Amino acid sequence: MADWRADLRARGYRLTPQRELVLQAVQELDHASPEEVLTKVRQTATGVNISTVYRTLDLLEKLGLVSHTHLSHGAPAYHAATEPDHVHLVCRNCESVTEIDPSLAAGLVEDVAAEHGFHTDVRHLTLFGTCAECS
Amino acid sequence: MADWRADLRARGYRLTPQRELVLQAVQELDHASPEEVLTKVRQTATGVNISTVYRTLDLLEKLGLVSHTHLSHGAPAYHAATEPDHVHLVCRNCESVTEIDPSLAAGLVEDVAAEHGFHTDVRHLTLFGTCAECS
DNA sequence: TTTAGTGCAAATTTTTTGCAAAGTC
DNA sequence: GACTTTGCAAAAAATTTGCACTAAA
Repeated sequence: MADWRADLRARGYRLTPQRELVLQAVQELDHASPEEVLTKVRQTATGVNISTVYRTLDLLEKLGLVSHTHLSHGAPAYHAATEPDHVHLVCRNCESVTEIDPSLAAGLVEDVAAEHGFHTDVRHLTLFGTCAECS
Repeated sequence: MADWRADLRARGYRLTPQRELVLQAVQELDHASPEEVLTKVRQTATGVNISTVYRTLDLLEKLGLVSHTHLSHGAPAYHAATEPDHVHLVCRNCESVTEIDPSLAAGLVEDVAAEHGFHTDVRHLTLFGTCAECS
């Protein structure tokens, strides 16, 4: 949570109600598409525009306050950086999404760093497959 | 490669030139978006339509002949099931895509299976992060 | 001949952009 | 007051759909 507002200003951006609203919505929703964020925001405030949501999500991501993954076909899913990191398991059969501890991926992340010099962002890691119920 | 044509018919589908062309294009292109598949197909045949490409890719995926991942923001990337399995490393900075050996992920895949009963499709596994050059 | 598949054009859905007005610092 | 940011409406992508026509079996 630190002081993102100060960081925002320090980088020459301005603190607007829209930005606070969008960030708050992402934090409350967990795995929300831009459209869902808009809906959430509009429960509190009126007149916020979809293009502002897109622009704000981009900005918040640049600031490291939110990140996104592709969980389903199509719409990206945003989540707040304040949540504990986790890896996603997406079942392609029943569409369920499970969050698991990222430590399971530690070995892979290390190997990839060692062998390919690649730095993995674990928050974007999603495994597609079949869940226990659908096997 | 087996005999997908026979399998196709056995399931009540028909073998059309478009289907052969789309499959061939995916096999030759490696990581192609529907739009790119269309372009490739049109180098050989004329008049194939984009909606046919979409419908065919869906069908081929259902048959297990191709699969898709989201490598970049936006368009899905299709590849043929005949290629060797591999995991993707996508650099969010320079947009480069590297293919690595899936054995690196074996540990993770096993752990996830053991602890969560989840069967991972390694072909859809993509790691986002920063590549060696961009670190 | 029967039924699936294709082309085409229009409709959707999702995201981006230009620009004047409004808001932040 | 200077310079960002927003809202709005229109543009651009990316997909999907309805339907008459064509073609595979």
